[in-house]
Amino acid sequence: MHSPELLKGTLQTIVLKVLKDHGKMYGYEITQRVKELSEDRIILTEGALYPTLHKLEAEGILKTETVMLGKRVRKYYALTAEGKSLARERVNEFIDFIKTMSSVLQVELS
Amino acid sequence: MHSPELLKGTLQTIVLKVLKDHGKMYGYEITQRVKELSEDRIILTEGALYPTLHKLEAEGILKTETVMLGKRVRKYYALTAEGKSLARERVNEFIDFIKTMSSVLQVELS
DNA sequence: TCTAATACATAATTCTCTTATGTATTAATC
DNA sequence: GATTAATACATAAGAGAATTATGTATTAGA
Repeated sequence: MHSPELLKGTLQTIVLKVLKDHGKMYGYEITQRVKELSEDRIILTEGALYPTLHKLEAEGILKTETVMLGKRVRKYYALTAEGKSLARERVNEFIDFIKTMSSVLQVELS
Repeated sequence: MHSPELLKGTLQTIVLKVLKDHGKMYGYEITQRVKELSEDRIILTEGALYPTLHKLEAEGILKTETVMLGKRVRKYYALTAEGKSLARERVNEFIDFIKTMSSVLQVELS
Protein backbone atom coordinates (compact mmCIF):
# COMPACT_ATOMS: atom_id res chain seq x y z
CA MET A 1 0.00 0.00 0.00
CA HIS A 2 1.45 3.29 -1.07
CA SER A 3 -0.31 5.44 1.46
CA PRO A 4 -0.51 3.57 4.73
CA GLU A 5 -2.20 6.54 6.36
CA LEU A 6 -5.44 5.78 4.58
CA LEU A 7 -5.53 2.36 6.12
CA LYS A 8 -5.87 3.74 9.60
CA GLY A 9 -9.23 2.95 11.03
CA THR A 10 -9.96 0.17 8.58
CA LEU A 11 -8.35 -2.70 10.46
CA GLN A 12 -11.42 -3.72 12.44
CA THR A 13 -13.58 -3.51 9.34
CA ILE A 14 -11.19 -5.73 7.40
CA VAL A 15 -10.85 -8.32 10.15
CA LEU A 16 -14.58 -8.53 10.77
CA LYS A 17 -15.51 -8.82 7.10
CA VAL A 18 -12.85 -11.39 6.29
CA LEU A 19 -13.98 -13.48 9.24
CA LYS A 20 -17.57 -13.15 8.14
CA ASP A 21 -16.73 -14.37 4.64
CA HIS A 22 -14.28 -17.12 5.52
CA GLY A 23 -15.52 -18.45 8.84
CA LYS A 24 -13.12 -19.24 11.64
CA MET A 25 -9.54 -18.23 10.99
CA TYR A 26 -6.33 -17.83 12.96
CA GLY A 27 -4.29 -14.63 13.05
CA TYR A 28 -1.60 -15.54 10.62
CA GLU A 29 -4.20 -16.86 8.21
CA ILE A 30 -6.01 -13.53 8.29
CA THR A 31 -2.84 -11.67 7.32
CA GLN A 32 -2.30 -14.05 4.41
CA ARG A 33 -5.88 -13.84 3.20
CA VAL A 34 -5.83 -10.06 3.26
CA LYS A 35 -2.49 -10.01 1.47
CA GLU A 36 -3.97 -12.26 -1.19
CA LEU A 37 -7.29 -10.43 -1.57
CA SER A 38 -5.46 -7.12 -1.85
CA GLU A 39 -2.83 -8.43 -4.23
CA ASP A 40 -0.04 -7.67 -1.77
CA ARG A 41 -1.16 -4.12 -1.21
CA ILE A 42 -2.42 -4.53 2.33
CA ILE A 43 0.02 -6.15 4.72
CA LEU A 44 -1.40 -6.46 8.23
CA THR A 45 1.31 -6.19 10.84
CA GLU A 46 1.21 -8.42 13.87
CA GLY A 47 1.66 -5.47 16.20
CA ALA A 48 -1.67 -4.15 15.04
CA LEU A 49 -3.52 -7.40 14.38
CA TYR A 50 -3.07 -9.33 17.60
CA PRO A 51 -4.02 -6.50 19.97
CA THR A 52 -7.10 -5.90 17.82
CA LEU A 53 -8.11 -9.55 17.95
CA HIS A 54 -7.63 -9.61 21.71
CA LYS A 55 -9.68 -6.48 22.11
CA LEU A 56 -12.53 -7.77 19.98
CA GLU A 57 -12.52 -11.01 21.89
CA ALA A 58 -12.65 -9.17 25.22
CA GLU A 59 -15.63 -7.23 23.90
CA GLY A 60 -17.54 -10.35 22.93
CA ILE A 61 -17.29 -9.65 19.21
CA LEU A 62 -15.08 -12.66 18.60
CA LYS A 63 -14.90 -16.08 20.19
CA THR A 64 -11.81 -18.27 20.16
CA GLU A 65 -10.81 -21.87 20.00
CA THR A 66 -7.25 -22.94 20.65
CA VAL A 67 -5.89 -25.91 18.75
CA MET A 68 -2.58 -27.68 19.19
CA LEU A 69 -0.78 -28.79 16.03
CA GLY A 70 1.92 -30.99 17.41
CA LYS A 71 3.69 -28.54 19.67
CA ARG A 72 2.48 -25.40 17.95
CA VAL A 73 -0.46 -23.37 19.21
CA ARG A 74 -3.03 -22.10 16.79
CA LYS A 75 -5.82 -19.81 17.94
CA TYR A 76 -8.92 -19.69 15.81
CA TYR A 77 -11.18 -16.67 15.85
CA ALA A 78 -14.82 -16.55 14.77
CA LEU A 79 -17.58 -13.96 14.94
CA THR A 80 -20.17 -14.15 17.69
CA ALA A 81 -23.76 -13.16 16.87
CA GLU A 82 -22.87 -9.66 17.98
CA GLY A 83 -19.79 -9.82 15.80
CA LYS A 84 -21.82 -10.64 12.72
CA SER A 85 -24.01 -7.65 13.22
CA LEU A 86 -20.98 -5.43 13.87
CA ALA A 87 -19.35 -6.71 10.69
CA ARG A 88 -22.39 -5.63 8.69
CA GLU A 89 -22.40 -2.26 10.40
CA ARG A 90 -18.72 -1.61 9.80
CA VAL A 91 -18.96 -2.45 6.12
CA ASN A 92 -21.95 -0.16 5.72
CA GLU A 93 -20.06 2.61 7.47
CA PHE A 94 -17.18 2.12 5.10
CA ILE A 95 -19.46 2.34 2.07
CA ASP A 96 -21.00 5.53 3.45
CA PHE A 97 -17.55 6.91 4.02
CA ILE A 98 -16.54 6.19 0.44
CA LYS A 99 -19.66 7.85 -0.89
CA THR A 100 -19.09 10.94 1.19
CA MET A 101 -15.45 11.14 0.18
CA SER A 102 -16.42 10.76 -3.47
CA SER A 103 -18.68 13.79 -3.16
CA VAL A 104 -15.98 15.85 -1.51
CA LEU A 105 -13.24 14.79 -3.89
CA GLN A 106 -15.63 14.83 -6.84
CA VAL A 107 -14.50 11.49 -8.16
CA GLU A 108 -16.54 8.86 -9.95
CA LEU A 109 -16.42 5.29 -8.75
CA SER A 110 -16.69 2.75 -11.49
CA MET B 1 -19.42 11.28 10.10
CA HIS B 2 -20.30 8.18 12.06
CA SER B 3 -16.85 6.63 12.13
CA PRO B 4 -14.28 9.37 12.48
CA GLU B 5 -11.50 6.78 12.47
CA LEU B 6 -11.90 6.26 8.76
CA LEU B 7 -11.19 9.89 8.16
CA LYS B 8 -7.65 9.57 9.43
CA GLY B 9 -5.15 10.13 6.71
CA THR B 10 -7.62 11.80 4.38
CA LEU B 11 -7.20 15.37 5.56
CA GLN B 12 -4.37 16.29 3.21
CA THR B 13 -6.16 14.68 0.30
CA ILE B 14 -9.33 16.63 1.03
CA VAL B 15 -7.58 19.97 1.46
CA LEU B 16 -5.50 19.57 -1.69
CA LYS B 17 -8.41 18.49 -3.87
CA VAL B 18 -10.76 21.19 -2.62
CA LEU B 19 -8.11 23.82 -3.24
CA LYS B 20 -7.51 22.41 -6.68
CA ASP B 21 -11.19 22.62 -7.55
CA HIS B 22 -12.00 25.95 -5.96
CA GLY B 23 -8.82 27.97 -6.32
CA LYS B 24 -7.51 30.07 -3.47
CA MET B 25 -9.39 29.70 -0.22
CA TYR B 26 -8.93 30.59 3.41
CA GLY B 27 -9.04 28.11 6.25
CA TYR B 28 -12.51 28.75 7.52
CA GLU B 29 -13.82 28.68 3.96
CA ILE B 30 -12.30 25.23 3.45
CA THR B 31 -14.11 23.87 6.51
CA GLN B 32 -17.40 25.28 5.22
CA ARG B 33 -16.91 23.96 1.70
CA VAL B 34 -16.11 20.48 2.98
CA LYS B 35 -19.08 20.57 5.33
CA GLU B 36 -21.29 21.52 2.39
CA LEU B 37 -19.85 19.01 -0.09
CA SER B 38 -20.18 16.23 2.47
CA GLU B 39 -23.67 17.26 3.56
CA ASP B 40 -22.49 17.90 7.12
CA ARG B 41 -20.81 14.55 7.43
CA ILE B 42 -17.24 15.76 7.41
CA ILE B 43 -16.47 18.54 9.88
CA LEU B 44 -12.85 19.63 9.73
CA THR B 45 -11.65 20.78 13.11
CA GLU B 46 -9.37 23.78 13.35
CA GLY B 47 -6.91 21.87 15.50
CA ALA B 48 -6.29 19.57 12.56
CA LEU B 49 -6.74 21.98 9.68
CA TYR B 50 -4.46 24.87 10.58
CA PRO B 51 -1.40 22.79 11.44
CA THR B 52 -1.87 20.91 8.18
CA LEU B 53 -2.09 24.13 6.17
CA HIS B 54 1.05 25.45 7.89
CA LYS B 55 2.89 22.24 7.22
CA LEU B 56 1.92 22.16 3.55
CA GLU B 57 2.97 25.78 3.21
CA ALA B 58 6.34 25.08 4.81
CA GLU B 59 6.83 22.24 2.33
CA GLY B 60 6.13 24.43 -0.67
CA ILE B 61 2.87 22.67 -1.50
CA LEU B 62 0.79 25.73 -0.71
CA LYS B 63 1.45 29.43 -1.08
CA THR B 64 -0.33 32.11 0.94
CA GLU B 65 -1.61 35.60 0.62
CA THR B 66 -2.76 37.56 3.63
CA VAL B 67 -5.61 39.99 3.22
CA MET B 68 -6.96 42.48 5.72
CA LEU B 69 -10.73 42.90 5.84
CA GLY B 70 -11.14 45.93 7.99
CA LYS B 71 -9.40 44.77 11.16
CA ARG B 72 -9.76 41.06 10.49
CA VAL B 73 -7.01 38.95 8.99
CA ARG B 74 -7.79 36.46 6.28
CA LYS B 75 -5.14 34.10 4.95
CA TYR B 76 -5.68 32.67 1.51
CA TYR B 77 -4.08 29.41 0.50
CA ALA B 78 -3.48 28.21 -3.04
CA LEU B 79 -1.66 25.27 -4.60
CA THR B 80 1.83 25.76 -6.00
CA ALA B 81 2.80 23.84 -9.13
CA GLU B 82 4.14 21.12 -6.86
CA GLY B 83 0.87 21.25 -4.96
CA LYS B 84 -1.17 20.62 -8.07
CA SER B 85 0.80 17.54 -8.88
CA LEU B 86 0.55 16.32 -5.28
CA ALA B 87 -3.20 16.86 -5.33
CA ARG B 88 -3.48 14.62 -8.39
CA GLU B 89 -1.28 12.01 -6.75
CA ARG B 90 -3.22 11.98 -3.49
CA VAL B 91 -6.55 11.59 -5.25
CA ASN B 92 -5.19 8.72 -7.33
CA GLU B 93 -3.87 7.08 -4.19
CA PHE B 94 -7.28 7.39 -2.63
CA ILE B 95 -8.96 5.80 -5.63
CA ASP B 96 -6.45 2.95 -5.51
CA PHE B 97 -7.11 2.54 -1.84
CA ILE B 98 -10.87 2.31 -2.43
CA LYS B 99 -10.38 -0.28 -5.15
CA THR B 100 -8.15 -2.39 -2.96
CA MET B 101 -10.52 -2.15 -0.03
CA SER B 102 -13.42 -3.13 -2.28
CA SER B 103 -11.59 -6.31 -3.21
CA VAL B 104 -10.83 -7.14 0.38
CA LEU B 105 -14.31 -6.35 1.66
CA GLN B 106 -15.90 -7.81 -1.45
CA VAL B 107 -18.25 -4.89 -1.95
CA GLU B 108 -19.52 -3.39 -5.18
CA LEU B 109 -19.25 0.34 -5.67
CA SER B 110 -22.01 1.80 -7.77
C1' DT C 1 22.75 -26.74 9.38
C1' DC C 2 20.98 -22.66 8.40
C1' DT C 3 17.27 -19.79 6.71
C1' DA C 4 12.57 -18.77 5.71
C1' DA C 5 8.04 -19.40 6.85
C1' DT C 6 4.74 -20.20 10.29
C1' DA C 7 2.58 -18.59 14.70
C1' DC C 8 1.94 -16.36 18.70
C1' DA C 9 2.65 -11.99 21.78
C1' DT C 10 3.87 -7.37 23.79
C1' DA C 11 6.37 -2.81 24.50
C1' DA C 12 8.16 1.53 22.86
C1' DT C 13 7.54 4.90 19.70
C1' DT C 14 5.41 7.65 16.09
C1' DC C 15 1.87 9.94 13.82
C1' DT C 16 -2.48 12.14 13.21
C1' DC C 17 -6.29 13.83 14.95
C1' DT C 18 -9.54 15.55 18.84
C1' DT C 19 -10.32 18.37 22.52
C1' DA C 20 -9.37 22.34 24.94
C1' DT C 21 -7.98 26.86 25.12
C1' DG C 22 -6.95 31.50 23.59
C1' DT C 23 -7.60 35.95 20.99
C1' DA C 24 -10.32 38.97 18.23
C1' DT C 25 -13.86 40.91 14.83
C1' DT C 26 -18.43 41.12 12.88
C1' DA C 27 -23.32 40.13 12.46
C1' DA C 28 -27.61 39.12 14.45
C1' DT C 29 -30.87 38.93 18.04
C1' DC C 30 -33.12 40.43 22.25
C1' DG D 1 -27.07 48.45 24.17
C1' DA D 2 -25.92 43.91 25.42
C1' DT D 3 -25.45 39.31 24.54
C1' DT D 4 -24.81 35.44 21.55
C1' DA D 5 -23.50 33.22 17.29
C1' DA D 6 -20.69 33.20 13.51
C1' DT D 7 -16.42 34.32 11.48
C1' DA D 8 -11.27 33.74 11.61
C1' DC D 9 -6.98 32.82 13.13
C1' DA D 10 -3.67 29.90 16.21
C1' DT D 11 -1.44 26.47 19.41
C1' DA D 12 -0.91 22.97 23.22
C1' DA D 13 -2.22 18.82 25.70
C1' DG D 14 -3.99 14.45 25.30
C1' DA D 15 -5.93 10.31 23.05
C1' DG D 16 -6.00 6.53 19.78
C1' DA D 17 -4.40 3.54 16.32
C1' DA D 18 -0.85 1.93 13.92
C1' DT D 19 4.34 0.96 12.98
C1' DT D 20 8.55 -0.69 14.44
C1' DA D 21 11.15 -3.43 17.33
C1' DT D 22 11.69 -7.26 20.03
C1' DG D 23 10.87 -11.79 21.91
C1' DT D 24 9.75 -16.88 21.89
C1' DA D 25 9.12 -21.11 19.48
C1' DT D 26 8.00 -24.74 15.79
C1' DT D 27 8.24 -26.51 11.13
C1' DA D 28 9.70 -26.81 6.34
C1' DG D 29 13.01 -26.33 2.90
C1' DA D 30 17.55 -25.53 0.91
